[in-house]
Amino acid sequence: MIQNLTEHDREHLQEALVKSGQKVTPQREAVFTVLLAQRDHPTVDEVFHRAREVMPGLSLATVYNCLETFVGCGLVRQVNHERESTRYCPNLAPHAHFRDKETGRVHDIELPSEVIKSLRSILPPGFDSDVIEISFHGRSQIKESSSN
Amino acid sequence: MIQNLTEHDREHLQEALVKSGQKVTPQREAVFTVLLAQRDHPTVDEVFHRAREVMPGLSLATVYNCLETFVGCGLVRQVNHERESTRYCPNLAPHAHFRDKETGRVHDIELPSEVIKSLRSILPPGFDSDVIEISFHGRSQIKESSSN
DNA sequence: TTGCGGATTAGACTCATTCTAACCGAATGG
DNA sequence: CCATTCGGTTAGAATGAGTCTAATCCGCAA
Repeated sequence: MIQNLTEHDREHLQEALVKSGQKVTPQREAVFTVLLAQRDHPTVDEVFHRAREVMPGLSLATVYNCLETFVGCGLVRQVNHERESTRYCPNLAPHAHFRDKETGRVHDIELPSEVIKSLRSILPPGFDSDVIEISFHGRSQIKESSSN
Repeated sequence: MIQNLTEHDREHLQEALVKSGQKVTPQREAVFTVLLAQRDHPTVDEVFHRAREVMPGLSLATVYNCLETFVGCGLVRQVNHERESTRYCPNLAPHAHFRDKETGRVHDIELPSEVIKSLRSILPPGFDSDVIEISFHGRSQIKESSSN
């Protein structure tokens, strides 16, 4: 279930927020806790329902706000697949995503730096990219949901 | 402007449609023509307005239908960036997309097969992918719109 | 204690996309 | 020939993720 943040995670949250001039609030802690508790790339709606169990008054708008804030200060990444609802991912290491056709589940795929380099090298001169998104789409036999 | 399809392109359209049990219609020809005339990854709405100039009665729903049909029979690709409206691309060669932060314009980036191979190789056993999407996000000095 | 500013909230709104139900027109077959 | 069928087209309604708005809340500083 949803336990509290570890001291370490709480500091991580606090540092990132303060560094970009924002406050730690109970709502932000709750949302961040939900993200760390189950690393299954939840949608906003899923985060909303999970966080509500622990903070019943929480509103959907606030969940949108919190997640946007976290993206803004680099705490989490957005994951988009086709036009489905946006999912959120607290894994900060560079990685690709694999979306299972059958279950809809999203898995993180480690991305070695030499692969990133070879990708960057295919850009013709005049192109300068700071974000590269890579997503695979297919089938997998892996069924575990990679909770924390 | 929008000229007619070449004999070659018309055959390409006809073959793909017939092969998947569907008909060539004036609307489909118009939409396909628009896609080939200006390869700037238009949105549905842009396709709609361009096609209307040549076929005023055309409806938006039909444009959606045509594009979906084309995707289904492998004539065009969908391009999604974040949650912006879907764009369409008649370039069938494997390629990545580069989205210019400033202009919003999308450029095709050639994708050498060894890069594809190295990407496929980072998938752990148990993962089998048929589609890989790669998109860069950044700035470019290239201003031409790569029309046909 | 008052006032300020950021955060939160409910609900209205937007807008891309999908759905629905009616209609059209070419091909089929009686 | 005419009726039927069936894929395609159409306008407009419905959906739903996400955004906006205006009111309220709350901690802190004057």
